[in-house]
Amino acid sequence: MSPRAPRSFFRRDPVVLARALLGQRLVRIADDGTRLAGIIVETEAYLGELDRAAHTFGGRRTQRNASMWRDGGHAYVYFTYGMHYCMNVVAELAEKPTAVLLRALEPVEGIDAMRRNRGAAGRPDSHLCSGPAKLCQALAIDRSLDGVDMVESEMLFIEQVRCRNFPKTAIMTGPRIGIGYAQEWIHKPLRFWIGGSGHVSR
DNA sequence: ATGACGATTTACT
DNA sequence: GTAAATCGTCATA
Repeated sequence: MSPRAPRSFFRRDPVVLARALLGQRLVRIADDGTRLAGIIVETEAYLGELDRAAHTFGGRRTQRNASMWRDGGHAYVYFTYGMHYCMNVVAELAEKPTAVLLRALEPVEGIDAMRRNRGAAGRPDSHLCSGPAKLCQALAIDRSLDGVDMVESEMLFIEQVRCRNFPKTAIMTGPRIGIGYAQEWIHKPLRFWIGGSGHVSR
């Protein structure tokens, strides 16, 4: 049983956290007790008030994005496109609204339940969590988990994998997806993934 | 009160 | 590659 990531793991620069989260295990205990888990293989960093792509750009603070303003280690789950949820891991300290979007997982526990949650009978594992909304659907993550403190929660947390089985050189970078409105921030290399994973998005 | 818009996914041409 | 699905959220009034 791996140790849970402590507060200090999350209270870091979002770019550092985005890279550190690769290879770690996201765990969701479903309402019926089923353990759903996957290794994080793709992330994006959102840099807060200066970042045009971030929900907190310009210091925007609303009911929707309130969780981004909380202490590192909280979950920020939002609803978009009228039908999808996406999940972020909040970085740094309270009142510093930066976060890391989880874009893809390699499923490792509760795969049958994930396939059921996704309505993806007969489809390969690589289709279950290969996108930010797909992984939320697979792990039954919705707005009821917005604002959860992952350092304390029994429903949603990160287990630290001590020996990540990929070299640092395997971390690839590229522009973030779906932020065409973000002007000069569009091309910044703030997306990170494990090269050759087979479980990344697209 | 209203209108425009998504940090997406899926199916179809 | 293009388009539809679908509605909470937020800025404007």
